[in-house]
Amino acid sequence: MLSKKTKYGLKALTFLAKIKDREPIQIAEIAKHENISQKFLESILLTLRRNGLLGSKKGKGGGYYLIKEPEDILMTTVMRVLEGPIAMVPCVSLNFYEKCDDCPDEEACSVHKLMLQIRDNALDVYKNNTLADLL
Amino acid sequence: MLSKKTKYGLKALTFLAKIKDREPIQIAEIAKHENISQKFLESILLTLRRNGLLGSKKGKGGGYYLIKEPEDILMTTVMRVLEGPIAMVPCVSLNFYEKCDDCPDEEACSVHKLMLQIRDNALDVYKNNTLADLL
DNA sequence: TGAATACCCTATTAAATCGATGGGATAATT
DNA sequence: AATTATCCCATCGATTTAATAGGGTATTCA
Repeated sequence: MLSKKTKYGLKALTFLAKIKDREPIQIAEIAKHENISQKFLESILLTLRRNGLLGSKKGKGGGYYLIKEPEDILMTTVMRVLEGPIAMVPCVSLNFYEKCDDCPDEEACSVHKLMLQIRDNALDVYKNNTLADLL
Repeated sequence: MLSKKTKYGLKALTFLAKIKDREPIQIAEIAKHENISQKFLESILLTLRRNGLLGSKKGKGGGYYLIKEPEDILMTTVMRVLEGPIAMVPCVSLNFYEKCDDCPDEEACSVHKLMLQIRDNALDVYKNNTLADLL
């Protein structure tokens, strides 16, 4: 299942992508427009900013804004930041690889074989979609 | 993330697929060979049996065995039985469809658009793999 | 026929994760 | 200085997951 964190994060990003001149938008406005708990959205936007996807401005007239053009924001990046590993099993993960402690031979493992294909296909989709493609 | 239930279930199925003459294999033997908690595996094999993927025989010399040929067991079936919906969001699920209560327009939703592609690609993989392909 | 074997079922638990919330500190405008 | 809005910490309830325990029931074989 896709977490609400990722879902909300994607919605917020697409909302911000539609704003002209990259004018800062307040959390409250995004939350209201997308039906998201404001406090929860707050923490999501924060992690997006910490990972270089958003910029922020404090004080009056402040808010969040896109830091890059939607065409330059890959879904692989967004998904890894919000949802974590793209692979369903650590032993087929490119960025978060981890060996299974119960599995003696990775090459012979049927789960490994299947999940490798799933990862490759998911990766293809995320690589071929930028934020601009979702508008 | 792939649940251990699914992971163990897949391993058990591939183990049973290698048994000649579909001779019944005891839970304890599968658990030991695949490093799985026996009691946990017990419940997994039970659901596989209830969903027509395995047969069982009680009493001495009993155990579990494949009920169909590995070539005839699609991964779509296995995944739906063990892991549940293939889609990451209910609003793009074929077998478990559900409307998002926070999303006014499904067609305009960016999450929907992206997750639809992910589902299609995953489905393609699962459709093109039988249990025999994992051996 | 009876005892051993092995499936079948329910309930419980510990740990982890998720979604959400509250309170207050910090920074930037006016 | 006062207002405004981001920033950050800490917690909380609900749910799910993985595993365990214990006993019931059906089947087989001697």
